[in-house]
Amino acid sequence: MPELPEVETISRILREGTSEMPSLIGKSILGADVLWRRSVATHTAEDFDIGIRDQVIKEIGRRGKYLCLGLSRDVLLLHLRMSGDVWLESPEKLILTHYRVVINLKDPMDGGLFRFVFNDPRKFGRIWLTSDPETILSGLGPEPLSEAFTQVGFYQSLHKRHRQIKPLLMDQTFLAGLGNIYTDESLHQAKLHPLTLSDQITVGQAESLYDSIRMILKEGIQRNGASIDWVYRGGGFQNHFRVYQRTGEPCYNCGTPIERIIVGQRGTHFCPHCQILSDNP
DNA sequence: CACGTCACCTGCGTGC
DNA sequence: TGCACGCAGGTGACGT
Repeated sequence: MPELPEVETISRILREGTSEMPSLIGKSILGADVLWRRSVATHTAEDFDIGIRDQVIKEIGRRGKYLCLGLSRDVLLLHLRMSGDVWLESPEKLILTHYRVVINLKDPMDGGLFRFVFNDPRKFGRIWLTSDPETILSGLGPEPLSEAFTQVGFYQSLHKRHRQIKPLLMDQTFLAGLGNIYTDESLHQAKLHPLTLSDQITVGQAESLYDSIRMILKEGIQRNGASIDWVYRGGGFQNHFRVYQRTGEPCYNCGTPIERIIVGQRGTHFCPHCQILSDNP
């Protein structure tokens, strides 16, 4: 479940806790069980357990789609890819089939024990334990909700490239955090066809796209992200999709049936009436 | 540099 | 019921 709003929601929940579970902040790490070795990108299972042991979780944040846990000495980075999820639970619970990494925690105040679970059916997710997170994060493009991401800068970046807009928006080195859902939703709101070439986008269209991206991401965060199928997290944005997974259903603007095409190997949803491709070959 | 293709993985829904 | 197939919120390594 991993686009920017979902990772932001998970980050917030782990940082602030819920009525069910406390915050991760301040917990000390007793050790780690790596149940699927390839889930840990930087260490062998044994070295990961040794390296992470006795560190304390100091802070929790997000960069792009990466979840970032600041520890005493290192930073733990997690990328959930397609099916990853993380949560805190009681160590009394059963270990389930899709648990890939389990980190055992202790509250130094009251001695309470917890389990931090990395669950990932498809095994695409990765965890990095590193003293220098920039080696992994430095290639990422700007944060779409940051001050550093500006309308003017966005327009200029679009015109430095000659690419179809949808794959470009999903390129994490161009902009960090958009995936298939939020890209389709943003392009629909901006009334831009997913195949529009980036250097043919006008100033007005770029402004509209910039505003749409930020509005859609904020709406996703405000609804605690989207939960689809068996990858459920309690978000609600899936009930407010305007194009994503609405193939054949009427566009809310004009009633035209939403179409689905493949762009860059990904299912792509758009309104053929609202999102016209102006042809300039 | 842009783009296509495959690889990594499992599970779910559909249709025969 | 079984089984093949298409589909899935992502990315990285290739080849052209």
